[in-house]
Amino acid sequence: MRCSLSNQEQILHLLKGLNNQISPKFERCTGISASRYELLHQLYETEEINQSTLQKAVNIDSGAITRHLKQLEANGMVTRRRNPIDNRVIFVRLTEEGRKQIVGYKKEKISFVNQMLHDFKPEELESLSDMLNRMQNNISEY
Amino acid sequence: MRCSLSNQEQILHLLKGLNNQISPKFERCTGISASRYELLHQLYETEEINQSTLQKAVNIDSGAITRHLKQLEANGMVTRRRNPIDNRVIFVRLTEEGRKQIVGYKKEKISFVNQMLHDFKPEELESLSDMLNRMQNNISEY
DNA sequence: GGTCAATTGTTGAGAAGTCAATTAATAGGA
DNA sequence: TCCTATTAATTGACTTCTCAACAATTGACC
Repeated sequence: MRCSLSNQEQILHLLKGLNNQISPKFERCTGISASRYELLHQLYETEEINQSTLQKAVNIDSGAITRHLKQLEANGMVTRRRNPIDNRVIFVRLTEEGRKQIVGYKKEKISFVNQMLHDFKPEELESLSDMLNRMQNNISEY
Repeated sequence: MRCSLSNQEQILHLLKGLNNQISPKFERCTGISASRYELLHQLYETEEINQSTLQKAVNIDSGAITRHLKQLEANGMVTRRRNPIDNRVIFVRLTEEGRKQIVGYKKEKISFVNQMLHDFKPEELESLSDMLNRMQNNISEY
C-alpha cells in the first residue's frame, strides 16, 4: 500500500473522510441529523434562547439556523416569538412535545457515540478533544 | 460556562464544528476545495486510474466523483477515456496543465495544514491519526 | 431629534455530499 | 449459448452547509 503522505498531511483527509461517514450514519441510527440534534440539545438545556447565541453554540451559519428552526417549528418541536423589548431578536424554546421526543433521540445518540468510541480510554478522549479544540483555534483567524 | 456534556458526547460536536470550519477556510487559503484537491492529489501520484478506485481512495460517493471529474475535465485539468478492454471503466489522468497547477496547490495546502497543526508534537499526530482511524472502523459496519 | 453604524434574522445562489434508480458492459453458471 | 448477477459510471432528488445581499430594528452621538 503506497502512502506518500506525511502524518500531518493526511490528518485533513482522515477528518474529512470520517465526517462524511458519520453524518449519514448518525442519522440512520438516531433518526435525526446531527445538526438538528445538536440544536435540540441546546434548547433542551435552557428555557428560552435567541438564535444568535444558539448559532454560536452550535457552530453553524445563521442562515442554516433559520432554516432548521423553521422546519422544527413546522414539525411542532419548537416555538418562536419575538423579544418584546428588542424586536430584532427571536426567542426559541422547545414545545412539550419536543421535550418529550428529544429524550429518545438522546438515548440513540449516546449509543451511537458509545459504539464509535467503544475502545477509547478516558485519557484518549481527553487528548482527542483537546487536539480538536487546538486545531479549531489554530485556524480560527482565517 | 455550562457544560453538561461528557467528553465522549462532545467529541461529535467538536468533529462536526471543526469540519464545518475547515472546508471554507481551506478553500479560501488554497484556492481549491479540499475534495477537489484530494482528487487531484491522487491523480498526481499515478499515471492513470479508474474512477472506482479513485472513489475508494478519496472516500466520497461515486456520484460526487463523477461530477467532480466532469468539472475538472471541463477546466482542462484531467482527461478521461474508456478502458478499451472493459468498456465499463473510465481511466482518468492529469493533463500536463493539471500536473503543473497542482504543484502550486500543494504548497498552499501544506502551509494551511502547518498552521492548523503548528503546535502538535509528532506523537500527537500519530495518536490523532490512529484515533481517527479507529473511529472510522468502529462505525464502518453501520 | 436625525443620521450613521451595528446587530438580528431572512433569503437566494452555489457547492458538496448521500441515496436510489438507471444504463451499459462483463462474468459466470445451467 | 443464454440468462442472470455483478460492476462501473451516470443522473435526479434531496439535504446541509457557506457566503453575500437585504430588511428591520436598535444604539450612539452630534
